[in-house]
This record gives sequence, C-alpha cells and structure tokens, in this order.
Amino acid sequence: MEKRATIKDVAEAAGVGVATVSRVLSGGSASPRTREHVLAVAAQLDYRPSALGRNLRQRRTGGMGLLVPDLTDTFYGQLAEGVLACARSTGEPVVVGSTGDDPEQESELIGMLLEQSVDRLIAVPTGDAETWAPAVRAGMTVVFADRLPARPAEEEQQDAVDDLMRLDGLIPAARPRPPEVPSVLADDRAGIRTAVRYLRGLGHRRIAFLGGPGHDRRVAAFREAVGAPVDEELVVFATGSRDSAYAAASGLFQSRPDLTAVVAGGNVLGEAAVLAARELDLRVPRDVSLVMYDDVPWAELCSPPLTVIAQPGRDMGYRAAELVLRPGGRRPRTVVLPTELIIRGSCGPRR
Amino acid sequence: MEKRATIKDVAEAAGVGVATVSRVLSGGSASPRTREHVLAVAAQLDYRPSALGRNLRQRRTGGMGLLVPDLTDTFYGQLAEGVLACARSTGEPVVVGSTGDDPEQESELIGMLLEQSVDRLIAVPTGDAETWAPAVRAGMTVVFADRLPARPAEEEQQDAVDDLMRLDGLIPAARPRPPEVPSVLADDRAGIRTAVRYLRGLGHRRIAFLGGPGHDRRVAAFREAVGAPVDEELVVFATGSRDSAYAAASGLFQSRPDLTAVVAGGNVLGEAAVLAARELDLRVPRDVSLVMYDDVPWAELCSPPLTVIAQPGRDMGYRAAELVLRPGGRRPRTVVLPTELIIRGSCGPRR
DNA sequence: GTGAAAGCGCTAACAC
DNA sequence: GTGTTAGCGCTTTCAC
Repeated sequence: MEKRATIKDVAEAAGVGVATVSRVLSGGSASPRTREHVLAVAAQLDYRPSALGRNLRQRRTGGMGLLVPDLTDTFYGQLAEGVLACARSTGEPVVVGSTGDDPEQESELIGMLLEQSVDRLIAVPTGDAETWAPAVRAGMTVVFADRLPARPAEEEQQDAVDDLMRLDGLIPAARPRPPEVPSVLADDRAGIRTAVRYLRGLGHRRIAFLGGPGHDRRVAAFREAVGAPVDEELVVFATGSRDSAYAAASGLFQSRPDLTAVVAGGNVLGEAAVLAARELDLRVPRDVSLVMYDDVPWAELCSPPLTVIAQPGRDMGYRAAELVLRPGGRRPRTVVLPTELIIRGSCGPRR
Repeated sequence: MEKRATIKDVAEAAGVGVATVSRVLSGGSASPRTREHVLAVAAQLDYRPSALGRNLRQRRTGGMGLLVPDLTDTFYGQLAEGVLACARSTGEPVVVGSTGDDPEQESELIGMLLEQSVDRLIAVPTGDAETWAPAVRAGMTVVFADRLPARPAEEEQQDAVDDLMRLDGLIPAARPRPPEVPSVLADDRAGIRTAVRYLRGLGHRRIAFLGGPGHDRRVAAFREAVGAPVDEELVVFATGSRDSAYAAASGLFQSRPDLTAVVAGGNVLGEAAVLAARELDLRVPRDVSLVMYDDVPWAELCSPPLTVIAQPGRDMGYRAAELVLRPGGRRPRTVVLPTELIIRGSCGPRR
C-alpha cells in the first residue's frame, strides 16, 4: 500500500505550479509544450487525481444516486443495468440503494445521499411528494423512472374528474400537468389498454387487475380501459413482497372464481399469479387468461409462455441517466417510452 | 435550494469551537452540558455533517464498492440485495458497478473506485490476479463473493495434481491454499457432487456440464464427481451473455444427442438450456434431465419446475458486506456457505 | 473539557 | 500562459 501521488507531487516533479497541472488534466489552456511535459510526468508518477479533493472543492460528489424498490425484481435489474451502462460511459460512480418499497427507507436513503452530497438522483419513487421534498429543496437534480410519487388527494380528484370528462369526449386528452421533476415512464395507459382490448376481444368480461406499489397509473388505465362500472372486487393490491403478491393472487382467485382473465401489474405479481393458479388447479389459459406487465427472460420459459406487456427497462434506465446528467432546457422533460403487447400462450378465449 | 449549515455555523451559533462540535457529534469527550447544548443547536439548524469534508480529511470514502457481472441475472440481484441490506443498516453508501463479465470493464471500474478513494470492495471477480493487483496494491480491503479470480496456470496444474492424489486417497483433503483475499463462496463442490450423484442414481451416464464465466470451480467439481475419463465434448462453455448461453446449449444438444442429462452452471445457462431443449423438441425430463445452479423464483414456474442447486445469494452478499466492513483478525477468512439440492420435476430416470 | 490551527487534494480567482 | 493563494468542511493534534 504505497500512498498515491498528489497533484503537488506532479507539479514539483514537472517544475510547474499545481494550477497548471490541474488545467492540463482538465483540458484547460496550456502551451502544448507544458501540456505534454506535465502529462508525461503525471503518467510516469502514475498519478490519478483524487475525487476527494475535487468533490470538496466543488461541494458536490460526481456521479449519481439510484434508488430502486428491489434488485431481485428483474425489471429493476434491467433498469439498473441501463443506468450503470450510461454511467460507465462517462466514468461516473453510481450509489445504489434498495428501498423495499418502503417510504421510510427511501427517506433514509435520500438522507444518506444528501450527506454524501450526491446531487443527482434517479429514483423509482415509493414515498409521496412529502418524502421527496427534502431532496428537491436541497437542490438535487432528480429524475423519476418507471413511476411518479403518489400525489396529494386533491390532485387525484381533479384527475378523476378529468378522466370522466375525457371519457365523455369533453376534453381531448390528458390535461397537461406541469411536472416538477423530469421522468422516464413507460406508456402504461397504452400498454394496459392494448392488453385489456386484447382480452375483451377474446371474449373476456370479468377481468381482474393485480396491482403492487406504484401501480396507480396502471390501475387508472385499467379502470379506463375496462369502462365503468368497474367491479371493485376485481382490483386487488399487494405490497412489494413476493409473499404478499402470492396472497393477493390466491385470495383473488378464491374470492372470485368467476373471473376469466387477470392483468398482473408487474412481473413479481405475474409470477405470483402463475403460482397461485397452479396451486388452485386453475389451468392457464383454459381456466384463466393472464397478461403480465414486464417482459422478462423467464416469461418465455413458463408453460404456457406468458403473454406480456413489454416495457424497455434497460432503455428507461439509460435515458434516465442521460437526463440526470444533462438536465435539459428550461422546463423538465418527461420521456414516455412505448410498450408492446407480446402475445405468447397465456391467453385464450373465454370458456 | 438553501445551502446547508456547516460545522462552523453550528459552532458559532452554540458559542463553542468547531472541534467541540466535531467531538460531540462523533461521540468524543465533552461535558454533558455542552454536549446537550450543541446537539440542540445542531438539530435546530438542521445540521447534517458533510461526508465531503470528512472524506477528504480521512483520505477515504466511507462505504464500499460492489462489482457484479450482471444485475439482470437474478442471482446477482439477490447478492446485491444482501450487500445493500447490510450497508443500509450502517448507513453506508454502496457504489455499484456492472462488469458484464469483461475483465477490461472490471479494470476500469476498479480504477474509478480508486479515484473515488473507495477502499472497501466486494466483487464477483471476472479478471485474473493481474486485474486485481492494482486494487490490492492500493490497499483496498477486497472481499470476493461467489467466485475467485482465475489463477496463474502453474497453480492450476498443482491443483490438478492435488485432485488426482485426492482421488487416489493419497492426501486427505484439499491442500490449504493461502487466500490473499477473504471471500464468501457457496460450497460448489458439494452442490455439484450431490447433483451428479442424484443424476447417476437416476441411471444417467452421459451427463453434460454447461458452464459460464467463473464456473471453473464448478467444472472442476463436475469432473471430479463424474470421474475420469470425462467426455470432453460434454463440457461446454458460454460467455456471459444470454445469446451465447443459448448457442452453447443448443450446440451441445445438437452435437451430442446421446446425452441424457445436463447440469447448468448458473441460472442464465439453465434458462438457455430449457429454451434450447424446447426448440429442438427435447422433452424435459423425458428426453433430457436438467439440474440448474441457483434457485430463482421462476425455477418453480417452469414446466416442469426445475430441480436446482440452491445457494444463498442474499446471505452471501450480506456476509461479504460484513466481512469487508470489519476485516476479521490476522489472516483473511473464507466463508463457505452450504448449497442444497432442491428436487422438483426436471429430472427423470434415463430412458 | 475546550479552542485554535493545521491541513487533507483539489479548483478557481487573481495577479503577473 | 502560468504561478500563487485562498479556501471547500471536516478531524485531529496540541496547547491551555
């Protein structure tokens, strides 16, 4: 463990001032002659600038933070890979935290990042606006991915009103809601709509939705696609854990044996649905059709292979990282990536 | 974006010196009276010590680095969750990098961590000893997880000799090889041995091994368990990618239609084997039996459900993090965690 | 028990 | 173009 050369060492060895070394290394102005000389000396001394000094001086850590609910969920694994790929190309460090879909843990992790002066953060948010206030107040550049924080009740109500009006054709499209924070989302509305239409086309009428944390936009889209009145018993929620997902799926199948199709809001929920169906001797797709959000490698391994709503997890991560690295123009940008219904074998005609 | 209070602000507001504030906050000696006062003032100012100053002063970043091959591989997702869980309990940041099983990328990521002065690192290594020399030389505390770096050829030869002697009962057990670096591994030898014995018990004689990067210990165990002479055509390797895994599996099935069982060295390879078998109209387990390393949630969803060698990914990560946080006594510790053969439905008697 | 002061390695004013 | 210098926020001697 030999101690590293500092900028001062390089300056002395090269017979120049530290500022010159700093300039040369960060591409500032310097005569070609000195530049070359300094570079040579630095290389010879195996000098690597320390991020420590730079960070303190600039009062900010380079790189970015990344907060996801659970890295054993393949979709978040894909998302994380996208972020890491982008960060790798710029040599930036990424501090990763797993929230377990718990706002409290999320809050603590935000605090940790603040303490580290990480001022760029990509997050799949779990808490609401209040949870995120400290980060925003501290001036962090935040980009949300995959979903948005839950919003206050009054806003939700306004949305509901909007949705109704939209149904009635009173307003053409979603009212623009000024996003405080840029985000990268999948086109949940289109994805869910396509899936529900597909199921209806197969004759299904009692379609259930199996949701998890952060799936509010997906449920909303589901309600809209199914059309009022929605059978509320067919919309059930689980918390983030696999156990909870299984319990929710199993409970749903048992309480409503009359349902003929289910849309799982995420791959963990889809997994649970397959498991629960098998346990209850329900055949897919003979007894129940299944569409799962997220295309994951194992969807094809199931039997029958699962029909899925694919969303580009890796791309979402990559785009989010790009966005957080150079915060686009004046107002925050929201990127919506397309989804695709991939029809495999888990849906059949209503019996 | 209000700027944060510094230790100096607290000191002034409390009418004490900065040293006192520092002491109080890091549990040093101070009179109960001052302690309480300082704490109150700090709380009132919403003071959060900046890691930047501390890091520079101590010439090291807190927290740790984590290098894995691929976060979309569920096993590494589990491992990462374990590491993050441990780090969360201590409030430490974790800088994560994904190597893609590429020594060059690994090398660059090590460089990045060095530049950040991250001096604790947990890694699923991809490169060899040479790749890891810089980290060790710089005095990093490294803990390897899941596997060890490839070692120089002469050592491998010595191992081969040892293995032969062991087979002949000339020496009782593995010769102790002084590990330079502590590590957390699964008991690959026992896992593979159990699986092979199980397959042999079912009557299988032509058993193949489908390996990936870093599976050398597993192959070695496979060779040992199968016993000489090993049919070399039945031992094939893929690189880290899913495509390569599929190609290897497919090639294996086609070139050796006489094989009756295959052991996949990891879950990505198992996935590929299932896919390739299906494509070639091979029925599992009727035509070919399959055992996969790694228990992942979707193993149960396959049909038939996959028989697996389970290793505790999350625990491995957690233990590795513990190890890297307090580097145990004098000599480096190696922790070996047990594996378990979980028999489901992908193995049947030889036809 | 407490305060003053010296840096940790770097960047950015500012002077030359 | 280049050198000098003043910190960034913190911990840690060293006096008192």
